[in-house]
Amino acid sequence: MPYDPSAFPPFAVTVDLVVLTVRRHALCALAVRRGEPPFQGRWALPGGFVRADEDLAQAAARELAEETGLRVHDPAAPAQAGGAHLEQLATYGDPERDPRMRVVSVAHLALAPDLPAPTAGGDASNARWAQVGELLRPADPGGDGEPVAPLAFDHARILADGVERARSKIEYSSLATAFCPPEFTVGELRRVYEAVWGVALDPRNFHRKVTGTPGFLVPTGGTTTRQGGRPAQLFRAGGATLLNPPMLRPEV
Amino acid sequence: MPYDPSAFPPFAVTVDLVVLTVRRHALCALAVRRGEPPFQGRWALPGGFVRADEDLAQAAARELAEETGLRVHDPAAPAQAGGAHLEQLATYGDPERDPRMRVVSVAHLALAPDLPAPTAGGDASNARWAQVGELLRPADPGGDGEPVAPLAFDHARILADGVERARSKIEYSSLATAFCPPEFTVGELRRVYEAVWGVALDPRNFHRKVTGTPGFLVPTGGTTTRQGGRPAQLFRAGGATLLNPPMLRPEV
DNA sequence: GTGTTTATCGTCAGGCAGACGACTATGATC
DNA sequence: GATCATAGTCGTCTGCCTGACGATAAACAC
Repeated sequence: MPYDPSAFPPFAVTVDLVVLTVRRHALCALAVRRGEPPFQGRWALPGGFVRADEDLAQAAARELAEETGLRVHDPAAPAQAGGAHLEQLATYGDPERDPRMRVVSVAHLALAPDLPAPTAGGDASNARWAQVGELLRPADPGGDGEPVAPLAFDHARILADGVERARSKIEYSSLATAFCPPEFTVGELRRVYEAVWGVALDPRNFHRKVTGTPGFLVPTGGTTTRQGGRPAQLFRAGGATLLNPPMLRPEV
Repeated sequence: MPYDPSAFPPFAVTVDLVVLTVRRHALCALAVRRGEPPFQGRWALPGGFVRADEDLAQAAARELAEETGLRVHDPAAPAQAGGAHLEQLATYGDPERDPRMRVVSVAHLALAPDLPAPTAGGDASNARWAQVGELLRPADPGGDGEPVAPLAFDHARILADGVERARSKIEYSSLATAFCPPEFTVGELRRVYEAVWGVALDPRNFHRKVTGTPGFLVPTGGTTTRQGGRPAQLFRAGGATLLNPPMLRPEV
């Protein structure tokens, strides 16, 4: 072949993060405002260059900690609640995706519980949680405040891919518990599913499903009334990572 | 942050291919023999550098065509039989994965029908189909011929990830038809599932499932006896890409 | 106490999968 | 040509799971 491998073109490699959480019954993603061109002033996904001695997962975990202060869970127990779940999402390498140079971005997906301090460790005015629906809205002519969309670069595409991954993955895994605090009720877990899928679920059938799946939930013995109404049992995430049979996402 | 982005470290970016097919009732992957160090003489996955003006998917499709002569299907109809399905798998960027330099490899997964010429376009002695079980065998002390394992670099890990992706994806998609010729019988499709999953399936229940799923299979009107026994109806892959409800992989 | 909210248990019908019997249509063998 | 082996196709039955939904329980607000 006439192509000379020793003259391989140099690339910059970055990690970009789709950090999802559920806030006030809505699926939200972390967005940061760009301080420099290109796309100066526009919102984007957090991310940064991979360092010379870093693995890709390490780089993603470092960026996540810098932006949110979150630690990443042991990958062997990804469903454990109370910390963040982090996994590789996909890699984006269109030659035109960054006008400055050839950048290949390895996107990662992080799922986090609702954080007390939305932007710990960063400048609050330059990082915020925004509803996924807003971030992906094509245009916002009648917006009241400053529009957060469209995102810079190809980040709308990356975010959409991350959201779709999260939506499908909570079907057949216990990953939804990554959106919950260490102890949570069945109702709180149901509201996570409802927010991520954007549908209403039957509380009785949901309760039967999650409590009937062995290893999904472990009762802690405590109860809480923080959601109002009758006291609800508290649970921790069990060891099971795969849901079999899966939780079915309602049609339409 | 003390890290200077303008001094980002340069990376080489490659695509590696997990090309799977079903040959003689066994799941096989394409392996090539390395002609240069490191790992000279060892078997590896096909792959190569991404060129300066190429998208990642383009680079993967080019490498696939160079190694197998296969064209890639329209991504909008990935299940159409008779050509190859190609999708991004994952990206591997451990700093130590290539001793020469920092290489990030964007692995892709290709599914192909059984090819008449296993290594069209390449040197036959340096490219072959090998059973996945052999390629992933930890060691082969009593091997009769030249051992094909272990693979060079981290390619065993990449191959294992690709195989797992294929195994899970045929559960809920019509991707298994990508292993089949343009026209195929229900029995041939069942043997694909059996080879990929390594299990035996009940022919009657399988037949009921695949013919009862709308849009999965379209009868062509013809029949064949190439498998012996009673003539079987021939089908093409239908437009449906997602199987709902999914094909269940037997436990154990 | 009454109403509201949320949690939890139960019932019932329909759909689907696993197990498996029965029949059909070919080629191979005697 | 009869018999056998092979593979394909159609049915039946049972058990499990889900969706729809009624009913009860236990807290808080007034």
